[in-house]
Amino acid sequence: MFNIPVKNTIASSAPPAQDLSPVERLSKSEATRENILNAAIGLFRNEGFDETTMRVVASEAGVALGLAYHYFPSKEALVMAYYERVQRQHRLIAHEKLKQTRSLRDRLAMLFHTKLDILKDDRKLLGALFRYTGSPDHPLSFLGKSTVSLRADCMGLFAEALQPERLPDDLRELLPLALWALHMGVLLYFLYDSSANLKRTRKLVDGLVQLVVGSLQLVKFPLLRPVRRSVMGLLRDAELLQQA
Amino acid sequence: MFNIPVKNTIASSAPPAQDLSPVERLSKSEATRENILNAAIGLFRNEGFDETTMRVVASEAGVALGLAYHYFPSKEALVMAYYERVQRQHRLIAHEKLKQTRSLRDRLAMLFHTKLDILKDDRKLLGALFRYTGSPDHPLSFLGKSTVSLRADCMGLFAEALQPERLPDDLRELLPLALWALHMGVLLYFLYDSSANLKRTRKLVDGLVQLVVGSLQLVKFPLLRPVRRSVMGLLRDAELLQQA
DNA sequence: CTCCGCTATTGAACATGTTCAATAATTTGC
DNA sequence: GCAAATTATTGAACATGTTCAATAGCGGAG
Repeated sequence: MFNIPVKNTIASSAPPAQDLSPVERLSKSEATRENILNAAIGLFRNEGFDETTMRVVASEAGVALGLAYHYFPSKEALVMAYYERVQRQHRLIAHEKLKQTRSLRDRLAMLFHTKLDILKDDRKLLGALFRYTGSPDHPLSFLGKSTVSLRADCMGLFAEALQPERLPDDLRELLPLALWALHMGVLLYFLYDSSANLKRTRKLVDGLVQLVVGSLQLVKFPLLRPVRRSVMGLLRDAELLQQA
Repeated sequence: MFNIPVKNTIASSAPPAQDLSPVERLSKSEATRENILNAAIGLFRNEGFDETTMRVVASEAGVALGLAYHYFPSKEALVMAYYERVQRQHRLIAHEKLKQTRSLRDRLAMLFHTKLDILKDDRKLLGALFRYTGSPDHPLSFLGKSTVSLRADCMGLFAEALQPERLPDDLRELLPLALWALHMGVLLYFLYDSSANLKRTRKLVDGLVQLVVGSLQLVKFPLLRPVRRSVMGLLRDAELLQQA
């Protein structure tokens, strides 16, 4: 008869949650969700993904185990939520900086480097994202159907960086995808890079960007149009690009 | 006092294991190992990797759960053992066929297609191999230290296919790595290919091989030597190629 | 032959991701 | 306001990968 849960007296007195708009009414639930996510990210970052148990995540967030699963369908879903944050943050930063950057080379380098800035201490988190690469139907496969919007987001940034350039249509369609793929490769390289301060990855990025911009001059050359056509055809047949 | 295990009377009478060479003395243990591996592969193939429990693998192999872990450090290790078989099989087949194939294009296409032939029904197995892509230190990461030999094996086949070609040294060093990477990409594509009989993957392979052989003519062009040099430098700095 | 040490083998115990039925809290319709 | 519906929250139960101490079998040294 004593275990009757007391309606939180002190805690709830701060924001009385009286008459809030529907949007803000969601925010209590949202807050719990954020709470759990933050606890998870911190633990993953410090202890590693596999080393962190869901029980510890829940207890760190001050909630019951089951509640974590109410908000996130799986442990990996926490990492995906983290990555969605990363992507949002990247878009905000990059979108701003794109306006201030003159040359294509600088814009591309900026896109890569800012992403690395965001991720630099979170190798342990990022690694878990690759876990479902080989499972096409898993909702967390970063190549699968359910993650189109994340890819589109990233490709959108590259498209934006290419916007001011004079480019044939086919390249304008192809390049965002190619750059997204390159960017995934860089992230993978980053995961395996043990040099201090990501020195190697940074250098690789600069080299790659240089190479891309340089090759672009070549590839734009009208004489190579037929080659581009056959590449585009190949990718369309493979459904890696939309049908024309 | 009644549970004394009886020394197998019937079973052991078949091969009396009398005087076998040390090599063949291993074979009893080897047989158990193969037994477990075969059971696992069959179950993975039919039921899927996640759907198959280690308990079922053990019982299908007629051994105790613990014994599976005596021979294989983890569930995924079973998949890696499977892939080692695949690689060995591929080498045997491909090595033979390489002798009979005249053009580079046919040799490359053969390498890709025979690999697909071996793997065609084993998507569910292959998918699990990608699970540790993002974990550099995991022994089963197919990009990690412990799997060099598997990669070297595959690259060796590509090197063999390139052997008869007239090629500048830098390309001879670069191409096996590049083709290995391409081949990993094709495997990934294959995992996501839902077309009947891998039609799409097959077509992609043919297109890619065509493209590779075509570009090779261009890239060999002495005028492009400096471009190649800068690419090689980039890859060496990134330690994706051995230091010169 | 007998003891010793090594390998093979067992199965119970453990850790942890996940599920789920039950309870509390809150919102909504009247 | 109150009842009903909806949502948030709990924690015990479950499933399964993994570990480990104990046992059995076997091959060789003496």
